[in-house]
Amino acid sequence: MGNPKQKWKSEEEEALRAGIAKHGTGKWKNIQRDPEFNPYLRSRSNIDLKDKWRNMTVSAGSQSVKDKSRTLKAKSSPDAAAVVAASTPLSNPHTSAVAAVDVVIDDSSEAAADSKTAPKYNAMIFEAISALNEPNGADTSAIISYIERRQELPQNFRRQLSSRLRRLVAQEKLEKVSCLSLLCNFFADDDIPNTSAHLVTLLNNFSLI
Amino acid sequence: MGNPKQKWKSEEEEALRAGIAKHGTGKWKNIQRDPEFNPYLRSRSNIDLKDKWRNMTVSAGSQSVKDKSRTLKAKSSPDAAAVVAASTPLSNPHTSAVAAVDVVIDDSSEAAADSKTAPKYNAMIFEAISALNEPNGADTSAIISYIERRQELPQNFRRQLSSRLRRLVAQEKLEKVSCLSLLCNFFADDDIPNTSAHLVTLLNNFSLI
DNA sequence: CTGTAGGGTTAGGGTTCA
DNA sequence: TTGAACCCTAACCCTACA
Repeated sequence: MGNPKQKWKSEEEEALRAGIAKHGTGKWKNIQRDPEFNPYLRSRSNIDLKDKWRNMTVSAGSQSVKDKSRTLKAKSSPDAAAVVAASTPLSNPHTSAVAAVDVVIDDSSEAAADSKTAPKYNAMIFEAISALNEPNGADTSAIISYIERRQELPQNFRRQLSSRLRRLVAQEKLEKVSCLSLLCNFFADDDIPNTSAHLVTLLNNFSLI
Repeated sequence: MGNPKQKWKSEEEEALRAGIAKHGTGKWKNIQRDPEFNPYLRSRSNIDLKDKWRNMTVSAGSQSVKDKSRTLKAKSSPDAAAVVAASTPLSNPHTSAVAAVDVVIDDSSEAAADSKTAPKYNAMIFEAISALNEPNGADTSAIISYIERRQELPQNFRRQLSSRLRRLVAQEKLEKVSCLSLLCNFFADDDIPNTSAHLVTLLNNFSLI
């Protein structure tokens, strides 16, 4: 019970727009201090101005690609998670009692056709995962760099991606590969007796690193 | 100005550390010019070096910061912070890369104002897990009832908690006790060779169904 | 002018709340 | 779930001063 959250009034938005027209974006403190706008923005901090502008521009238009200013960029992070193709499992059917948890063993990768109707990004995600064809699934970074190689992405794509992935998992169009599924690749079902139930119940524990 | 912000890469940080070891702190221009480090720091100015070092040394210590950059809005949230050595519940050979991360826990000793301030849920979570001190980590219910014992919680806290935990795991501030960690309890560490690292990195993978 | 120290500000990711 | 409002802090800027 701390923050009442102060909705922006239209005069405030107008003052912000005018301030940006005068000082330019990125001059939040100046705008806030400017006597011309301060009366309207008295209760907003420079940071509030910046955040509000971000919201205003994000919700307006979305598909713009602009990254010409910086040549440095620096991709980096090929990631140690190169994922060796080890662990070629003897494709394990499934464990029984654990079905309650969202753990399902996966092996076949087949993107097939479809998804013409779905949003563009989802199709790209499926294509990436399918093309990467990792035995244990692709991680977020791998998906991003695959897609990036073929086309420009909005700068906040990583954020979008993770929520998109979550949604797809919820819709059961994708599955999340967990440790348990991998474990089942190393042992036959019988090798993990009732401990499997035990393991499952412990899947949601957390500890300090 | 229009620059998208260049995050420091670990090689750069390493070069900076090495440069300081050789030239001492405060010799930023010398470090930047040194042929030994220049290849890594070519895109950084001496001032960037200084600023980065300030960040690196500051974040290793305390965390309470008075926000002077905001023009108004005294939100009052003091709180001292104390760094507590994080203990590893189970000896996992492959957490080395993240072992440097410190767990910061709020020291609620002698808080006169206290309570009614903004909820610091993350700190509470760390405190709970640390206090419960379960060998295999604490589960969600245990965390909740621990915290509940010490203070009021919003009704939807259980929902919040699970997403919070997920977030902390993603940030590598907590670890999820998975099959892998338990596996290590059944077998000697050596029985699970480099696959353990492999498995850990796969926790967030996605694959087609 | 060349550099550094240190306070101030912004950009961008993360979090809370309705 | 989603979007708007708000928080955190690394990265960057500005000014004073040697």
